[in-house]
Amino acid sequence: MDAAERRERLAELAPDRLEELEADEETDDHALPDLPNAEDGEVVMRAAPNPNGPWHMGHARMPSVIGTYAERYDGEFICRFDDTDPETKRPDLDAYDAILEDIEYLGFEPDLVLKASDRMETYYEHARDLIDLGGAYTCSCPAAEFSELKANAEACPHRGKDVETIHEEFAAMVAGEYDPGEMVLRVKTDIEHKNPALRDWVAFRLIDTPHPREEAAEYRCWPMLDFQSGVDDHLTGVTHIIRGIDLQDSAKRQRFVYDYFDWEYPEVLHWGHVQLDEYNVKISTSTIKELIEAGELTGWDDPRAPTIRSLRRRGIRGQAIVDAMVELGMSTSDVDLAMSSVYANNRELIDDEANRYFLVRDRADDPAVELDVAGGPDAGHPPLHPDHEDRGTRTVPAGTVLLEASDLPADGDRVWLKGYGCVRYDADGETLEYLDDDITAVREEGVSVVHWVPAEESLETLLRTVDGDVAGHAEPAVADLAVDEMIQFERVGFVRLDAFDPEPAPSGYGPTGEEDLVTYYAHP
RNA sequence: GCUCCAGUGGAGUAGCGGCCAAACUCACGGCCCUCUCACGGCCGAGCCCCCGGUUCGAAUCCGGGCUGGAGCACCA
Repeated sequence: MDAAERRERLAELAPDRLEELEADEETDDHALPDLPNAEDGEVVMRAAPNPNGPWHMGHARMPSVIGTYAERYDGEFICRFDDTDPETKRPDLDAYDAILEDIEYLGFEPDLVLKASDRMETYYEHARDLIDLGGAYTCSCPAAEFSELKANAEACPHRGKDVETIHEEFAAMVAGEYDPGEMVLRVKTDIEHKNPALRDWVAFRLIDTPHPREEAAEYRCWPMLDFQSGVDDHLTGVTHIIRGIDLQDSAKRQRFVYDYFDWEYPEVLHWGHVQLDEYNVKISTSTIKELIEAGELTGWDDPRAPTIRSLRRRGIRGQAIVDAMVELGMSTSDVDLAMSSVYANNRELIDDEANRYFLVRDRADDPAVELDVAGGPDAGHPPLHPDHEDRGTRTVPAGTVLLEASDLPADGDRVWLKGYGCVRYDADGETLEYLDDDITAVREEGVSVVHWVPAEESLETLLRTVDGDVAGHAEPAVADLAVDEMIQFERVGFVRLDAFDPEPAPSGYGPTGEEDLVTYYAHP
């Protein structure tokens, strides 16, 4: 019995049970597993980006999954910028808005946006409370010395200080009276904890470099992520935390603080890193930033960059990215994301609306060749979309035309110019002799169908791809289209129209200023 | 070294004791459709890390390996 037969049989025997089964199948259709202890309307989650640059593809996973969960549970999505290190993870002032734009493009809107650097007094207050509870102490051990003590599960001499002294020293830290490295505030955990990563970790340290945000430029005593984020998660009512495996120990560290305050720790899920195929560039904000500064990439939206902005400029919809991210699920191991699945998602979204046009590419190893068409009509009229005849046709003037060299048949053989008719190639005369428009040549005689453009009226077009720029000639009808439109260049792929009569690129990579059109290649 | 976590076809996910000689999406190969190498349809190849144990029965439970990842920062 196969599945269909079984179902039929079950419908006869126990229709109720069948309904149940089908209902299960529908509710189980979520790509993401249910959140533990989640109730509708009660879920609060946050994305906590470090604003050090626009987002790369890996970052898309957090808002995609959180946004999807927030929608599923009718919950809340907080975006909190964890910008508490003005020095080694120095925030980029443009990145705050850039990240919010990237989230919007993915199709989500945070219910609340916070900046940790606005909340310093809150952290100080909680530090003082923690000191009162005996949960923190000021420590002037040099980092290396403490590290050694910690490795041996030995307390440092500062651990037993009285609360008064700790308050005084912490106040002096806040006032900036120490130099960086001179004094820190540690959370008193368990100096003999079997996991050395959890022993008396640093909650506040001193940084002389002013924060780039004017509002926060005067602060010198900065909280570490585990303290800041732990306090904020509780204060903002976060119920479910999702974070990377690099922060596996964070929850365990933060629990010590939560225990002192008698707070309940949120549910935590971890996941691995996302790696992308298809790109030569390493996926990290700092690497991309360096490549841009070195001129290897022209910007965050360079088609060769694995960034959200780059995919956006290529005409890939946020939804296609979100779907791919959600399909990755919640596993804790590292995952490879195949760009082809993003492309497949996007193709499904745009195929129906994208009209078809011709582009003859002109590459070094496959140049455009110019040929006269002898005889035949003045123009071809291929449809705008094969599935939508009602959209009509475009007009592609014949006469002298361009073909991609690899599309030429052998001398004396036939080829079908799509939307025009059958021609015979004469290599000596560099001509295509028009025969007829009898489609049986294609259907029954194996004549191949190729795309072509007129040599004169076509648009000089730059096609920008992940693998570099390609020159080409787009058929005249493309001139009537608008920037931002998605079209398919037949037998080439889907592209986004980026600009007509582009300015020359200052870097030398990109448009020269001679082109009529720049397009960005999305995918096949 | 110490401490955590994970291992299902090429990629991702599902299955969590018998319905699994394992399902779905993408990729790949072939065929059909087609005036596109798009869309659509059909077919195909290919997977339970290893070894023990529990059990009538294990991809599923237990133990031990192996492999991979992460933390042990005054980074996030």
